[in-house]
Amino acid sequence: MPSPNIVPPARFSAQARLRALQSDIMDLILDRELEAGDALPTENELCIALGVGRNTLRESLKVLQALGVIEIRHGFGMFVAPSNFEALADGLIFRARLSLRHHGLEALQLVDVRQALESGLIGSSMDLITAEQLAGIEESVVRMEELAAAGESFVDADSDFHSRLFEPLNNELLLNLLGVFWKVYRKIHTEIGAGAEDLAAVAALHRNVYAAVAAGDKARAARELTRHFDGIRRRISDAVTE
Amino acid sequence: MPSPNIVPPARFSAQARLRALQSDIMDLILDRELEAGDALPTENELCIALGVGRNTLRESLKVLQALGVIEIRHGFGMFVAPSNFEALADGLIFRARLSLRHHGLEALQLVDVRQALESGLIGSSMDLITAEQLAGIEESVVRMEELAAAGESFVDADSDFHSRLFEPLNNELLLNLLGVFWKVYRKIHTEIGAGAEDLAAVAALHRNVYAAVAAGDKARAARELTRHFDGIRRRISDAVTE
DNA sequence: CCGTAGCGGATGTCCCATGTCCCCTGAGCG
DNA sequence: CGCTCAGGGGACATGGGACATCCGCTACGG
Repeated sequence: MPSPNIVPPARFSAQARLRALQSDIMDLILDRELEAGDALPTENELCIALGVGRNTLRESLKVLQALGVIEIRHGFGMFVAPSNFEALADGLIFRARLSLRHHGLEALQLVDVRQALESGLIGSSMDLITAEQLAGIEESVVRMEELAAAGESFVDADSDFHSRLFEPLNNELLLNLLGVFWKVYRKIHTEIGAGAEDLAAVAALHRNVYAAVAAGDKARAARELTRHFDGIRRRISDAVTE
Repeated sequence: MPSPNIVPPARFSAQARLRALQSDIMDLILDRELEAGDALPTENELCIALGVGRNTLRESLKVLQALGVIEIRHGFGMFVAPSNFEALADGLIFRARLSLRHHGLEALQLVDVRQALESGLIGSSMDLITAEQLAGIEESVVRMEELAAAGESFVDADSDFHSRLFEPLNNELLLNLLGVFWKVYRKIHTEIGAGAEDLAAVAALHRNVYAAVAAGDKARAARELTRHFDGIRRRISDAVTE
């Protein structure tokens, strides 16, 4: 190597170096007090600033993009991204699909976690819910019932329902997490065959939840949610054991 | 180009292509029925199989590594990885640190989610807990008390405590998630200045939780956990508003 | 005044060369 | 016969360069 570069000595595992590089980039963002939406330096500037080659840098950059830390716009630049959990979803979907080949363990665990979150937080959410938000929830239920009557699947309406249920908490992290779980479940759902389910029954379960929320009965709401999840769990078990 | 390659026409956004490539790799793993620990084809083979250049492929590979889907061992090969949420932690840590510059909103949301999980699942965990596991929990408490008496911080013992609390559930996803939250909190903790906290008081809170668990009093255990989280929340708020 | 073609800059993709690391193997030794 | 360790070969890591592609901006022309 022509230049007396300082890289060679401190050689840890490659993985550690990559992580260190990612950390350096994140630290650089924090040091420069960049906010969501602000532009990062160009790739070349970062190469120089961090003392690594473009390929190496780009690998880290792509990871940060996947992690939802930065957003890369082809031909324009790189920016600090708003929250984004897409990547987590992809990882979990993979895990879940892998586990479905055996006993569906991870898929069931995911339902458990989701149940704990939803059943555990429905009470707090009900404390803060507004009439408007309540109306939005009922709208989702109505849409589900209409689609069920027409014999069509209603994944979007179902997703909306759960999002709106916890909108009052104003907790973006929670909504993101639930969104991820939802996305994973949706994928699993199509994988294990969606045909067998009873659309009308699912819609009815959701209406029960809505009724409990509207009545302000926290315990019942949590109970109805639990029943809903029991159904999901059973469907996964059936699909795996068959 | 000599070969009538099919790549050029279908040109979507770069981001979409990268995601598609990641999906292709994951599908390839699933198609070949690879299990955790199995080796993937070499980089060159994947280049050919997927029809992309090595750098492009490597960017996707690094993302999958960060997502915990694969494990890359320098000089040996690539393997399907066991569950791993390190990446998520890094992303969340970044978000949390970014938010601490403002109102610490994301950090507080994270505590809310963690509280919902722990308070919501402590009951189920207590249903399954064995005497052995209970002893392990007490051991963690004792260690915390000893360290507190010595005036030393006890992050590891604290982490152990919470892990063991939910070990009986045998839910790896949950333990991973809690581990992530813990890691983020730990980072935040050092960032907002750890000195101000009352070690003995924190240790005492943990002993209260243990006592409730040992007594089999689910409601009290959930209540004590909630008190613990209230303390964390207050500490974050104090650090931000100062 | 407005639409559009062209320009500059930034990212996307790819190849090649070389460095580095790890597992495996087999020769040598006790 | 079994163990140790040096070497080989395969695979990943890193860096640099070239070219393609895309985006936003601007200046030209109607």
